[in-house]
Amino acid sequence: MSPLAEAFVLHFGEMGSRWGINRTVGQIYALLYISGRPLPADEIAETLNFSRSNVSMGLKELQSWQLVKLQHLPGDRREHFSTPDDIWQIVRTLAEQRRRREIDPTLSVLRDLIVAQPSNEDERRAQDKLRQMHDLIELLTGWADEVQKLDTAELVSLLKLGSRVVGLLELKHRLPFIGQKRRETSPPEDSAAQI
Amino acid sequence: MSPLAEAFVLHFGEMGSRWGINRTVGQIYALLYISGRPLPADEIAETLNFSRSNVSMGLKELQSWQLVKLQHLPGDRREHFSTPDDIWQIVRTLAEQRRRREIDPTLSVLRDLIVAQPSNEDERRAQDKLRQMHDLIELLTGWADEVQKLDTAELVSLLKLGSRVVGLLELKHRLPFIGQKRRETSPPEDSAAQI
DNA sequence: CCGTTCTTTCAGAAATTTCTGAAAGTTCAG
DNA sequence: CTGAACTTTCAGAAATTTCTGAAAGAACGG
Repeated sequence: MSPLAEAFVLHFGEMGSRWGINRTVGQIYALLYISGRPLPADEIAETLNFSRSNVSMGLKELQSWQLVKLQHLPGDRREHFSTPDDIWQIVRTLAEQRRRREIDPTLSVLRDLIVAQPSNEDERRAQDKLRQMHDLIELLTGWADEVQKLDTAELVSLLKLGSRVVGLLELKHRLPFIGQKRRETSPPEDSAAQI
Repeated sequence: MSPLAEAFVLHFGEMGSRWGINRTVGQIYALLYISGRPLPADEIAETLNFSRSNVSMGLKELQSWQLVKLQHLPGDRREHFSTPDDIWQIVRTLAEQRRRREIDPTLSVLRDLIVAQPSNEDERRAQDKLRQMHDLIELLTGWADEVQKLDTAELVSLLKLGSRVVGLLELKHRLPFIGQKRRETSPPEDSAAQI
């Protein structure tokens, strides 16, 4: 492994462990990403100096997150693993999986606690705080859902626009039709150009 | 502690550990949040059944993240800790801190690796993948920076709008002035209403 | 200045997580 | 079928993280 790849793999492993992913799994993923070609488990084990069984565990974990693809290369019986070529796809998968595993269960817990009958003033106030958290998470995930639907080019434009989109927001209040779903028809170019 | 608060604290502790925060620290934070009043360390220790020293460690950690505020209550020598009342403030702090501790160092590593002279075709290709990751992270954090500047009301509008903002985006290409910073003057109401 | 109350530090214990080798399981070419 | 090549499982070893009690340190009222 080139020093470049090695530095990346090591850093990624450290970062993984700060985000609740174990170092080994992080390194395996980083290696697959940087290699850019499908690798068999034994090659991963050799490169990273992990036991073959450790790599097997790590790949199993990554598969359960749907972060790696398993494939067979012609003339080789071994299973090969790779990451998507498109890094945006990786981000989408990560977001989707974290949501399914952590956000949704949390929302469910919060909802259960919020609907319970409060038995005193203190509980009523506590429920109010839970409701605030629930609403915030729901707002964020609702937004994330919407954004997931966009194709990459649209998403990038949106991100580049950043907070300047707020300027558009003011406009929206005077242009009610824009706020509706995603309209099928555009207003005639010329009339728009009048503004 | 009410069963409601307890359920929340326990869940939050579990979630914390999936996000690289230790369970104890997660529980302490959850307790402070749900209590909604400043608590002294010994009361936290008693409520959560942790040793006093463990709580001290946890609070130190939370302080280093700037997630809790230390304050003194009149007539009590003990230090009391609390979370911000505004949950959006909590989100902002979290985003800011994670960025400072994890994102920025990662960008720095990626940049270092990208500028190095590739010694062969494989390294050149690897650098390209690193550049893709770098650009993606930079785009996302740049967006986050912009969004951090918004006040909560603006941010909420933006989130509620979700992907429908893309409709506005198309419009933007025909309304170049909107894309500039944040304009000082609005176009006349009437002409906008024509569309 | 005490002495009391409160807080922090830290070495080692306890708990948890990660990792490994050995063995069992699976697949497939011949 | 058979056996070689490959993969998974899992019990326990190793490493890491978390947690505690004891002791030291700091703050403060009197």
